[in-house]
Amino acid sequence: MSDVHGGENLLFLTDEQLRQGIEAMFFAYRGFTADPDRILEGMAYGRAHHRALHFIARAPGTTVNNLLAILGVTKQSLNRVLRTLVEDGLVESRVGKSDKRERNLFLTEQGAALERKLSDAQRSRMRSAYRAAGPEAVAGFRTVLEAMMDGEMRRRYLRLKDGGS
Amino acid sequence: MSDVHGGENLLFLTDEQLRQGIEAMFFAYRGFTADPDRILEGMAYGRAHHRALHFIARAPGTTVNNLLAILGVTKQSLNRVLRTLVEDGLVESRVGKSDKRERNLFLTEQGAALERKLSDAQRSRMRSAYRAAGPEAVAGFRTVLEAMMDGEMRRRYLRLKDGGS
DNA sequence: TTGGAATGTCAACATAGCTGACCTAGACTG
DNA sequence: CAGTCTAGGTCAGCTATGTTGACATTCCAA
Repeated sequence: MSDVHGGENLLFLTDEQLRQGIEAMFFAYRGFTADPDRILEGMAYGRAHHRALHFIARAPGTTVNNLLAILGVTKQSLNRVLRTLVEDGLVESRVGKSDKRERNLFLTEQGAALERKLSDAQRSRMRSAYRAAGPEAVAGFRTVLEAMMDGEMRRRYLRLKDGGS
Repeated sequence: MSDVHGGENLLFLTDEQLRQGIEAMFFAYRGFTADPDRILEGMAYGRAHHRALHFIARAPGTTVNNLLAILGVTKQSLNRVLRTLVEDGLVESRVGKSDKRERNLFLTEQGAALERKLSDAQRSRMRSAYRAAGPEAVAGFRTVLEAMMDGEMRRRYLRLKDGGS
């Protein structure tokens, strides 16, 4: 092992370091969701609605099945969320063109407006954190997060990332 | 602004980059909790029990109030979790020595065993991610996470980190 | 053309948050 | 010492979001 890369003391892999990473992840995720949660509270919506809006905004026309796989919940659970969003006029569900079993999902103007509001709040915190940490830290942050995903989720993430820029 | 630090193009702060960060956080958190969740499922315990065990292991003798503040839930919610853990003999609740209103919480041998099992699973994934990403990425990861926490949570996190190493 | 597979919906239930009200025991203070 | 505050526990009931099971519709292939 070289002294520079392979041979570093690996101090960052001690159990204590790993546990600090775990706790950092826990506390940071709370911050990460805090702002949208605050906006949603009292609106009869929750985090699940936010997630649905986010990914429909990200991939307009996506199907229920697709969304299911991304969110990792059962279709029954997603369906309840989707139903309220459709009833409230935030999401439009169109019968699939080629396959009529499918439903293609779109945000209405109103849905897009709420999504933007939530997204702005979350991005704003992200931006502060990124700015405070600097570009190199951000690159490291992304690298570690990608390595932490399950294989299937990583594939979905990368597909979204590359397909959506 | 200098060309080196203040004057970089700030590409990492574009909305698209920020949104990728948001999605990375979402997918990574799923991986982060997946292994303990798998162990817990079918045990009549959930993520809430895991969190309680973790922080009791981290700070043995902690009080209910303390745990409440760290976990950010109501006492009613925590109490339900704590009660089952005490009933099942995983956690011991001793009347406070100096202030008898307080309860000091400790893991029993059995509780410590389960905590270790959950913790090992979570650390193992963390270790793989850290190893794959390398020490510099890990440092950046931690920096961004700390910047993402709410002020109060960051204080708690740092207190745990510095007091507990 | 018919039977299986895929897509989505409805109903019922479990878990884990939450608020609000109220209790005991112990600590503190005028 | 009386009154008040604090730590913790409990009961009742609500909400959000997950689960499984049963079912309808649609598509496709034998």
